[in-house]
Amino acid sequence: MRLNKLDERIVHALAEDARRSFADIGSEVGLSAPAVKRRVDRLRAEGAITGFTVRVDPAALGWETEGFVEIYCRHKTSPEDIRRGLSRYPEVVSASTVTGDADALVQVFASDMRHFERVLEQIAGEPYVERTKSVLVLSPLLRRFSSGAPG
Amino acid sequence: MRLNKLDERIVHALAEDARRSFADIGSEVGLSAPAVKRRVDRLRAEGAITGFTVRVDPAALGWETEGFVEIYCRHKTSPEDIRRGLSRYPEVVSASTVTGDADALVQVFASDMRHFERVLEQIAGEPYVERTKSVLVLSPLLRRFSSGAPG
DNA sequence: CCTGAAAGTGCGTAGAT
DNA sequence: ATCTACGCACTTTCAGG
Repeated sequence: MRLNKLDERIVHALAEDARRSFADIGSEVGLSAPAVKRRVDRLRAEGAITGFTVRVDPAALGWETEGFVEIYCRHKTSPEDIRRGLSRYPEVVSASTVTGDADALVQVFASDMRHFERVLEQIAGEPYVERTKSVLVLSPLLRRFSSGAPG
Repeated sequence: MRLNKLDERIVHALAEDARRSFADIGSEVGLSAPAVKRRVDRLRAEGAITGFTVRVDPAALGWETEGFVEIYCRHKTSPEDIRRGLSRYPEVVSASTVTGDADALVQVFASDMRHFERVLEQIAGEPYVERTKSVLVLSPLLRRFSSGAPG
């Protein structure tokens, strides 16, 4: 699954504005509208593009408090166990297993500090969780990226 | 900047698939197509919706290596200084100032370990950076969210 | 290139303040 | 009485074949 320069430029254009017309993107990268469409279709079929979504201001949706939680797990906890456990929290927007002392790094959005604390306590109370360590986001500096699947 | 239930449902529908037609969304939430469009326009004008973007599989774009870098800054470094400095790296996809020992937490995507190491060294060499501490992502468990502005 | 569908716009109306 | 949001009808633009 390789992407050439043209594909990258198309993806880049869509990343900035997924509502731009194929013709518009085509005029930028030097292709006709149908040519762009065919490439986008191919990228979707290959899984390089997994969907289209909206960029949202968390505060406008009432998610005023953001933080990262490191999770230290008990022995014999599989990544799948962690994923299943965390997926039940709508406040968890991303999670990955990581190198280093902690087992997983989890990004959490909450409506306020009280809400964040409650989520943190719930996560810390999960059977597979030994302990947690968290930092709060003071101010977001950059957000550029969107990846993965909904759910 | 208030969002009612209807707005939330529209945003949720767009978050799952930003390419759905207004008529389609309208039939789900009980509005006509123009009514949905006007709400989306209003949400964009208010800044609740900051744009439309594409969901991408990092690996398909050649970003096989992901990591989080904690940055410890020299005194008298403003968040804006950090933002400006980091925005020059295409590999940096998100960055926030945080509580705790570190000053900022930065998410980095690189093509491979060599690339990641090079970026890490470059960031560590920035004048405002005292030292860094990084963890590598082993496997992504969840990705749900998209926010913020292109940059 | 051609057709159908969707976006976008003007207007009249109804309900809320 | 005014403001806001709706639906309908219409034109323009785009998607998809």
